[in-house]
Amino acid sequence: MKAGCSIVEKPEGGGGYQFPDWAYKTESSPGSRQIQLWHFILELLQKEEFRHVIAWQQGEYGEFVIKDPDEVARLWGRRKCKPQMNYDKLSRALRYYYNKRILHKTKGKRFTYKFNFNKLVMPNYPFINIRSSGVVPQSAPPVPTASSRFHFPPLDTHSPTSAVRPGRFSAGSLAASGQESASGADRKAELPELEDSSAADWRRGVDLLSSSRSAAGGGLGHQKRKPDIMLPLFTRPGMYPDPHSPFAVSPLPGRGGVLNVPISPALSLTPTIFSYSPSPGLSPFTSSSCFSFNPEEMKHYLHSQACSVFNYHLSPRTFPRYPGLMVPPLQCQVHPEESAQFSIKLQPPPAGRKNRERVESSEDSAPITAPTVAPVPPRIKVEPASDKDPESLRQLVREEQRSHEEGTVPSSRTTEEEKGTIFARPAAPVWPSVPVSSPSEEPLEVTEDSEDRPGKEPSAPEKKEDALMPPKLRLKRRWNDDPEARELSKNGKCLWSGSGPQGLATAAADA
DNA sequence: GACGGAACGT
DNA sequence: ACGTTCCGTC
Repeated sequence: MKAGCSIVEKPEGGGGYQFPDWAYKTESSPGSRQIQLWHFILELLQKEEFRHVIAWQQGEYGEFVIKDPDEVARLWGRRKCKPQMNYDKLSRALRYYYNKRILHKTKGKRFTYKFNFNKLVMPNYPFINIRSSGVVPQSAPPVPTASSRFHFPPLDTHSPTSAVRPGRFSAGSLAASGQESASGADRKAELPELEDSSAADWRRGVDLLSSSRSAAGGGLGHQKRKPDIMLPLFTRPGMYPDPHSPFAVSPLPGRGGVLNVPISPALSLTPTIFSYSPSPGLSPFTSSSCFSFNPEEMKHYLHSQACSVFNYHLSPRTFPRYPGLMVPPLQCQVHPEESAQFSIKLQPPPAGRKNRERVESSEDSAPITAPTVAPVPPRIKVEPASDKDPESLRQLVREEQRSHEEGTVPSSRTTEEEKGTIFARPAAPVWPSVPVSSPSEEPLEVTEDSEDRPGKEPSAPEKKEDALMPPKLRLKRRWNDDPEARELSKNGKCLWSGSGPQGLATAAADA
């Protein structure tokens, strides 16, 4: 293993941002189990120290500029233990995000990219601390307006201990997503600067993210669950302790975090008062005793989901499957089945060069001879015409949507409203000089989490499901509940435990 | 510089 | 899945 490579940027005891451990779990890093580039980018983006290297572009939601490509590449390379990393490679990786709709290029502007935040948004389990805590974006991307509405109360940072305060960071979170399956086919078709608002696009993007989850079965489909992308949502201003980090008070001691995603521009407009939590697997339900489930919460949750549909043009599929629950205001009932079924966009595998090359190589001697050989498969990306969504719902959504466009706050917003406009247009936090304590430049890095997983009962979601589940299965599940949960957490932990907290401190030296 | 195909690694 | 590495093309 490249254990020794754990680079790492220091965890920064006090000044650093701390994140919930789930941010580092598998869920957040599909596949490789390691940090994903976009996480990393966000991470850098949120650190004052790297402002000269990469920073949000003023005036554009989610847009950022890589001021020092080489440096960013270097940092990335270090993080990934890829000394050979360079901007060219990094940018390739970035380009892959285009199709995934995580990012897109700002044409005409060098080294400038833009996050498609709204496409990443995935409502998850908002039951957490919903009403009591508010989270405010800290290092948020610039927002057009200048109204600095947010005030950040003094931070009570020091709680590096294991004091767990789930509620705190639960509100803002970002989990990776399995995304994918998106055919990026249409990408080229999109307008150069097609905004995130392209509803269709939008929906699609979200669907991607959500479909897997819903299909997974309300967060229960063990093991094979795709990670979800979640962006931090701030609920109510004024509650957040640290002007710079929504996760400042994370229970996880000293951990540079990745997922402390600066609120997305898109989200910044989000009126939601619900907070989001990590993917199901890491959901508080299973990991923390601080979360409890209750019908009311569930209702809220659902409601929020519904709102999301309206607000973000999310596909109905976004709804988890809680058929029994009603979403009053929207009365869009989502059938479990419906939400479960979604079509997949086909994308024929690339023609592959193997054949071609094989032929070539076998004929090197005769260079130009005959390419006559390979009938290059058409590179056509097939995309089912219909998006097979529950039309009805879709319709609803569309309509609603029409009424209140993107930035507008849906009426269902509830309580938030009174505060009025709070979310209308959050101003870009003008991070003043930040005494983030560390002069050190290595931000990130993760220290290992401590077993903050008191084998909590996977209660809430499961219960819900239980009700809908055949007795037999139900039993079985019950039976396995705990063990599984334990197992899961173990796994997650294992992933990152390569060298423990200490190993992390290494990299700092680099600079 | 930006893009994207292809092969390969984990 | 998510890059990393190369590379040809624009």
